[in-house]
Amino acid sequence: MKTCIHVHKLETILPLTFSCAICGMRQICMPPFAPPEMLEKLDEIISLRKRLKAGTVLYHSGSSFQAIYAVKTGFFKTEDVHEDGKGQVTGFYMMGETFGFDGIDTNRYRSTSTALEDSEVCVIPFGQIEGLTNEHLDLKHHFSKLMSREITHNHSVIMFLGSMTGEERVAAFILNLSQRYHAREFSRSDFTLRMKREEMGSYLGLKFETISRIFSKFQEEGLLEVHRKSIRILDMEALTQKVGHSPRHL
Amino acid sequence: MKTCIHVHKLETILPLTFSCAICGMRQICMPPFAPPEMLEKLDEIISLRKRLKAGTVLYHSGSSFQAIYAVKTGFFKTEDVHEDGKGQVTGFYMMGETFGFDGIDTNRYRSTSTALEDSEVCVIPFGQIEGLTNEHLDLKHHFSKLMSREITHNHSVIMFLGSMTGEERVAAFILNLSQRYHAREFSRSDFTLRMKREEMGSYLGLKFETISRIFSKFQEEGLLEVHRKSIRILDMEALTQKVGHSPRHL
DNA sequence: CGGCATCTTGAGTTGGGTCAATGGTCGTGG
DNA sequence: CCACGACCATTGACCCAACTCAAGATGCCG
Repeated sequence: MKTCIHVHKLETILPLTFSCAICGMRQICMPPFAPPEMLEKLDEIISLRKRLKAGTVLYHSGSSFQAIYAVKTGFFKTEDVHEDGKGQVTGFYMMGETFGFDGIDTNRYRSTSTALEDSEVCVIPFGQIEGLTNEHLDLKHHFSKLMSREITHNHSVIMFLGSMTGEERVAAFILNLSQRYHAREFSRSDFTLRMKREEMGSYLGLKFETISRIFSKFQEEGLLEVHRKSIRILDMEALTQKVGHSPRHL
Repeated sequence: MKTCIHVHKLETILPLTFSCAICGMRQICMPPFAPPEMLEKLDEIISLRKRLKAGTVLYHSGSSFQAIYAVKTGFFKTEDVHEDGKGQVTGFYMMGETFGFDGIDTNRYRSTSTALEDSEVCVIPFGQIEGLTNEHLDLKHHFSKLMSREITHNHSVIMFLGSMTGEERVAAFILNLSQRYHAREFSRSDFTLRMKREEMGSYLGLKFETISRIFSKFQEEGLLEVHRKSIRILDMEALTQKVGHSPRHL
């Protein structure tokens, strides 16, 4: 497997109501029928790798848009920055997922992207890819789909923030991570949170204390085992229930 | 002006912190340098119009994706539907704005789109447009930009829902509508809400009673004059303040 | 071993939701 | 033209989920 983008079989079908809520469907997996010569050109274009230490910024909000990035290893967050105050986390990206589309519009990134652990990304120079899409309509369409996915994903997050309680959000978030890890052939029940409570809270529209409390509650109820950043899902079924039926049923 | 898509000068520069928060930047306005022959072909492709009575559905969630739509006259909402319960409004679209991008990914619309008043849309058959973009790179890039905008717009809404109080949301929403009307050379201080309280609330992540209360409060404070669906902004400055500085400052 | 960042837990407050009653507005049909 | 009824908006009383402030606890790294 020569480049990071040939990550097949990631088109996971997520099982739940909320499946699209914060689904991890941002993969750049190529369709299986992609012609080899295109993949080869892709390989050329996407030859550059970039290593980042934990905590390092990949691109800053407002900086010139050059490339889209696909995570090869590691973990990233993107956050939009409010002028007056702090920012808000808009996404988490793990191995095989792509981000940076928000820069296309204005030629500047709107968000800031930070590595949450030592990471490596594939640099996908947007200009060159755009060129390649002229010859390969499949590829063009594929990129449209990637962007469309980002849009529907965002719609889901919006619904999510607009209508779910704290517990539902946390449950959905954990299940989503579980899905994404599982799709990458890691354990679906044991994994490590890469972000801190505060970042998770920012993403979910909750304060970090609230996240902490909800984790404790889930633990009391026997759904999870949480210790700092390590998560073990004990009762997948019950956790799923939490999401599906919302107490104030909207 | 032959087709609805030649709506120039809509690239409004929004003035505030929240400007991108729920900016109306979804216009399909063509760049001024677009070659005439391309515009002509566009005209051919986008020759179909569709009239809808208030309350009529343009496309249903799950139905086959054929086209993107640009609002010629009238007003639309899009809403994502939760399986178990009700949906959530994900966007409002007025004259000159485009929607329907969420269908590209799966070839089915994820949202349902409804006319909120008697309306007319331009039908933009996606397949044909995609074909045209093969010859006209400008156009292709333009569509990428439109989608990118939708993404950044969504990010803003996410930030919005995740971090602002009810009053801030309503203030931002009203100012946003004001902007969008103004950009279309309507009054920026007097306009009519096309959606009902409930739809507005759904979009803003608030109950309709809360919307109502906040309107009343703003009225007491002399910021607005609200009567049912008619809005008059009395103190633009103060309304702007409401948005900028959030009481719990995140 | 200490210093620092992160996480947990507690106590008190509040923004917004829920439920319920009332009031306006508009369209329809007698 | 008015009266009815459906729909939408306003307002009040009460409640609870999540926030704030604050104090410890835990683990990490030099």
